[in-house]
Amino acid sequence: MERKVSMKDIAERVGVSIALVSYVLNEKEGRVGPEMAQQIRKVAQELNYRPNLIARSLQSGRTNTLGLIVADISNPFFSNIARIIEDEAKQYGYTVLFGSSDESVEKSQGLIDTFLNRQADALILAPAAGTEPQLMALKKKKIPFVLVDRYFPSVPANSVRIDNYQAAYKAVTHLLRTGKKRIGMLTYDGGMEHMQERERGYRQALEDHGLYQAALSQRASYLHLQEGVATGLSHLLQPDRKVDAVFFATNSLAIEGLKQLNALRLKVPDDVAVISFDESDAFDLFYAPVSYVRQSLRDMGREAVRLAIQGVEQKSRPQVDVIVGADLVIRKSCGFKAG
Amino acid sequence: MERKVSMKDIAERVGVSIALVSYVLNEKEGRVGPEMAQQIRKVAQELNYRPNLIARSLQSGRTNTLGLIVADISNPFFSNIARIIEDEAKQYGYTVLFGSSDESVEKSQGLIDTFLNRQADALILAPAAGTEPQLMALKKKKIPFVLVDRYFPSVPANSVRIDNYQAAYKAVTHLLRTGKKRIGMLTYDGGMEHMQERERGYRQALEDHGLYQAALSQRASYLHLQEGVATGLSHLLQPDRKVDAVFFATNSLAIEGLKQLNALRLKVPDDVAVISFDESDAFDLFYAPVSYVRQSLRDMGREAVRLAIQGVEQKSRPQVDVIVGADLVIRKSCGFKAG
DNA sequence: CTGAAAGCGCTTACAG
DNA sequence: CTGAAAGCGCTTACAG
Repeated sequence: MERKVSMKDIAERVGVSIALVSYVLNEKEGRVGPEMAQQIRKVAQELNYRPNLIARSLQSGRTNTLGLIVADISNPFFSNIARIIEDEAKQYGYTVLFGSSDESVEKSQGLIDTFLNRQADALILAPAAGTEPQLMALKKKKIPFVLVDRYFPSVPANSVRIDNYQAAYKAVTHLLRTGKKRIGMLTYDGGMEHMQERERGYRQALEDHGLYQAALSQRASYLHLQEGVATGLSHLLQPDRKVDAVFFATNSLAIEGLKQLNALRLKVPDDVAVISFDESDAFDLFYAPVSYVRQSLRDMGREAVRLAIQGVEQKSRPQVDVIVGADLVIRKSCGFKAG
Repeated sequence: MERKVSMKDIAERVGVSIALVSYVLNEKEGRVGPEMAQQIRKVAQELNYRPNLIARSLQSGRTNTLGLIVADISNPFFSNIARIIEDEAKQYGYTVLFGSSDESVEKSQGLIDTFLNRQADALILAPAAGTEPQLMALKKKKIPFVLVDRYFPSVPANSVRIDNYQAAYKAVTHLLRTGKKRIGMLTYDGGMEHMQERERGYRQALEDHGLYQAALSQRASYLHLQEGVATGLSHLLQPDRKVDAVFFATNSLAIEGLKQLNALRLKVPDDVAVISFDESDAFDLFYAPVSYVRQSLRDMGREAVRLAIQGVEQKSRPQVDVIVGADLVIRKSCGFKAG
């Protein structure tokens, strides 16, 4: 009961070659009579044989493993995607290795190296800012990979994401329709394209109403979220530019922002209306349930897995950008419609 | 650039045996002169050699992989632990495979099989109810594993958890001190030991004040959370037994419960005081920030990894139960102290 | 001190 | 139709 049972054990017990055992257990028909096949299966069962997938992988060059790299698996946005990716990968017989980059270029490289050394068949990543060269290297090595949520215009690659510009435009337009005039935005610095697109949507919506002011767009850094939000909010709440609404570019920014608004005893939506990206239990439970842009995480996860596995199974497929749906969930945090 | 570069490529280029390349790259000294070692390392670098860890694993019987099985990776409690486990595992040179059991015995078995076929060196699991036989099978196969959060008194096994009885006792005692007399509890059915311990602590605290009533302890099922909470709460809020406080056994129960209390327009803490287990952003943002039992997830994750890897590296170590810390975080949802 | 050979557990192309 | 052999990419015990 100590050593694991291998095909060799079955072969010896039955008195055939290891190769034959392999054929039978992998159901390559025609190699052996049905009674012998029966016998081999029976002994495999008796010995409680479990295939060693590592050995198979060494042979086949495939591990049926996907490497998933996100900013932080403990962030609900990513853990929700991870869950969907897990389920979808299982459908295809794949297992998922995961890692958190903390938006660090070095950690991202470390995770990529680890996953490649472990022969992951493909990678799914929400890449950190500045990791373009890492993605180019993957392309050069012909490792299939898919970007989720984020992407780089300079790196042609499969990606699955929403139309961030449109989603932001719609969110801000909704605020305008409720009568807000001085709408601030809080986003992440770092220059990631999806953040820029959200800013662009925000800006365009305001410009279309002649209400855009650059000073109302503030950025916080991922590593110093609390301070960044504090600085940004205090800027937006200065008497001379006091905003009547804030558009948060992610759920983390919104949650931190709402905590600080609470601390400042500002009421949502009367003192400040709020709209955000992404979902959160905290949004639902907030005294003024928070309106948000809901990205279809299910579609995002599913498409990412599908593209990743297609990349594994059919080399050199054309590059695809899948744009999944996003809709506005409007609740009390925006106030009521003016018209 | 197509095929991956192997030790063979380096060996050919340098004109030595593959074995020698292996020795040098693994820094087994004394096998070769320093100039030859230098040369091999240089060529490895030039060819951008990456070791194939699959091959090494087949040889060594070790994959440096941990399998993590939780109820649902998208539940913040588990994704927070997963993040800590990820970081800690990385310290030891291990990578983590994860899977969600959805509290299903079948899915749990499927994940265990998958991870063992992939030769995970050890498993860390928050086991679902009814998986005792699966754990016994792991023991029989001498696969190192560690239970986190949950455990079975009938299955001797390494575990890392808090003292659920004590934590619940303290939480309920706090409610009593604030003057609550009719304290209900909402927990999961399924009979998991950690849930029972929380109920036991709740019961003992009330009995110590002569206030225990079995009818005030309600259970919901994991699969029908919303209905279960609705039924439980409506029971607790019947006019004849109307509770003045509810103790929720997990954050999921509490979040669902608070949503329903909101829908019923009941005010926390004036109509009903609330205390829960586990953390949540939603607790922080709730208009009456929710008091909770904070389990030390950091210690839990760290100890789990430590025990798992010790199990891999030193077979047949004694069984250990690590009890990590838990403390009460008291905020407005309990109301103010009476005395 | 060094090199060649065996072997980890499988799969499959290739002789008979 | 079947069996034996080679090989996936490494590591290491074993001869020289």
